Amino acid sequence: MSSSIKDVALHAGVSVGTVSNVLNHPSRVSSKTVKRVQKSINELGFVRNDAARQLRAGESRTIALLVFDAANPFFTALARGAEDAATDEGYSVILANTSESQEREHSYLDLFEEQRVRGILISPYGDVEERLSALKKFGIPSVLVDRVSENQIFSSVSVDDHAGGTIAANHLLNLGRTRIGFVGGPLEIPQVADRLRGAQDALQASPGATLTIFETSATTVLEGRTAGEKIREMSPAERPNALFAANDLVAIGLLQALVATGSLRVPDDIAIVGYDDIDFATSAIVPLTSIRQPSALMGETALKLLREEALDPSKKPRRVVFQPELVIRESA
Amino acid sequence: MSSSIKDVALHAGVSVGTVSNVLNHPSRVSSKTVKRVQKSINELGFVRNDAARQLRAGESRTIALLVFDAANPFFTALARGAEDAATDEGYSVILANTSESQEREHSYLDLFEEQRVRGILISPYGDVEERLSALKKFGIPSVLVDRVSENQIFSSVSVDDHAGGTIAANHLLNLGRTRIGFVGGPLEIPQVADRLRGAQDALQASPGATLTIFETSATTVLEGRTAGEKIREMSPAERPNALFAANDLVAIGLLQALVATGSLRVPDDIAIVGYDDIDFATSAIVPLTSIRQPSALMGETALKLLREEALDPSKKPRRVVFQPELVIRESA
DNA sequence: ACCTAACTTTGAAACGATTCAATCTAGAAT
DNA sequence: ATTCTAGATTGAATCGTTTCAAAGTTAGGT
Repeated sequence: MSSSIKDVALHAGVSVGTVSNVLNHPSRVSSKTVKRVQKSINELGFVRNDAARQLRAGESRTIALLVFDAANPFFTALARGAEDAATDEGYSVILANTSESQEREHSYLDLFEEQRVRGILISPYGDVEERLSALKKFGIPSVLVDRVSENQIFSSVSVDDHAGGTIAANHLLNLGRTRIGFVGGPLEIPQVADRLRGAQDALQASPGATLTIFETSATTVLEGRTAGEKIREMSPAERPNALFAANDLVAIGLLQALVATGSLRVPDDIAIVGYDDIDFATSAIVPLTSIRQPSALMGETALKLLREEALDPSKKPRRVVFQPELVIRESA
Repeated sequence: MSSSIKDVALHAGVSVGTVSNVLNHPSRVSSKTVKRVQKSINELGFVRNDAARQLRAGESRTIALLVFDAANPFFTALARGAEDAATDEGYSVILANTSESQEREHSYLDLFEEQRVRGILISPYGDVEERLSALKKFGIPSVLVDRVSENQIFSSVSVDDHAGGTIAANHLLNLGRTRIGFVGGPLEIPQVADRLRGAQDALQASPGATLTIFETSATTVLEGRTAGEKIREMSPAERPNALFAANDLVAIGLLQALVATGSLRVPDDIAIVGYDDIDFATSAIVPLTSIRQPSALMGETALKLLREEALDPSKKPRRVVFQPELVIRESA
């Protein structure tokens, strides 16, 4: 069915060692032999068995990217950046989707450990630092993306979510809004928590303003819509006149509930600020004011940090923090 | 660094064969021994080396999903369906993104071949049927998603794109539109070509109507916007009064160029129909009329077909074709 | 003609699991 | 007490590479 290096050696009339050298160190082999072996490889349709290679060589050429919501354009943009950088370095990236499930997160980490991947890029959902520490001892480095390492054990690439929250809240306050609502969740997700805290800190400075939290069970369009429906039904007096959404998906869900039904005007009745500035923000029913993160650049940077760590495991972890940026459109 | 099955055997005072049996056929081992071995496994932190396992056992537990645009929500929804089904069957899905590059498509196929994945789910970008045939001979089955096999060699899960095109065009014709534009490309992509042909066939039946093609180099938001800008500059007389976009991303780009600038009204001046009915269609600046495909179901079905094929390679390829569905919103 | 140094090539020993025929229990049946 | 049987355990062979010390080859210098 599939021919081995031995078959190639036989066919080309050389030893297996030579075939392996043609594959991995062509310079050690005379060009005449290289050519002959190449020919045999083609004629036999030989394809190197990566399992055997990895077993003996002990190192894999694939790195894993584990995110908790592959449907979020922010992550696909990030993945794209990482992939491009990986291709340049000769690595392949495989992507896995946790789907906001701790169980899946663990089982993918198990899989990657069994597969001895070269490294892991992870945007953690659950509490995995301990697990990742074990992996590191085991020889598999990881880099956190979109989240910093609590104990400074891992390199990370993130955006200053606290600053982002502050920027968003200040923008709403500057527009004269005082009853602000925060929509997103679960609040255990650090990205969400930090954005919220950033907003709360901004509110501190404005005595008259209040902040209400509308916690959702996930940061998805659907959850945003559900929250929006609840907000829509509130009495005008207690209803917020501005909303800060934990991400653009939630913001879009809010728009669907508030605007699409014609019940409220954005930004007149309620101003909305999103987060991530995904491609679709521009073309939302009301073009979305949002906080931009350099997603592709983050992916690229994460891959570079991972490579550094793979080359030298004793290297001190580095923490790269990008600054978010306010993009003003029509929703606020 | 990492302990092997031999270390475990030593630690537990049994033979390597027994440890392997504990791992793979616990029923063959007395429960007392199982317990003792498990304990050693935990104490040593043993993790099975998948490369070695795969080398000897000859079969992998991962299946690959290769799509040409992982940023397209249609594909992420499809991936989600496939993943869920895979998890149920005990497989893991790894996702790879071709990024509309034939070169990458080939290099990922090479990678999967070297890795001897259990099977491939692919939404092909370039012409890969020959390559896939070789893989099949090699023992790696594939199932085409969102595209049918030209020569019936592969199982496939697709949607009747021709019908979808016809439905879209008929809807526009029923609205009384006569100067219809088709926006999308490259036309070599079968999905695009079929949708176009479906529209053309619908036009045949309406003598007065014309169809103009605006070919793009990719089916992305950006390309849609570029096309939209061109259309915006056309004189009212020659400008189409209806557009059929190859997918929702393109349609959203069109909306950005036509509506967001305030120059034209949708659907009054130009009606727009998209394709895929992605989540964002509902919340577009003008909620998008679109052609819906059962994306998650498609992924799930594809995985099932793949499993059938993996179990019995001689099985006749099956072709599953879903019917698309018109979802009317405001853009047309 | 002989020595040396620089290339080439060889082939056996790993890598870490699974498999399976062979051996070893221990208890049941005679 | 002996035989039988089914279940438990062993350990060597194997999967397809890479690695590396050793052996073989070539050509240049004397």
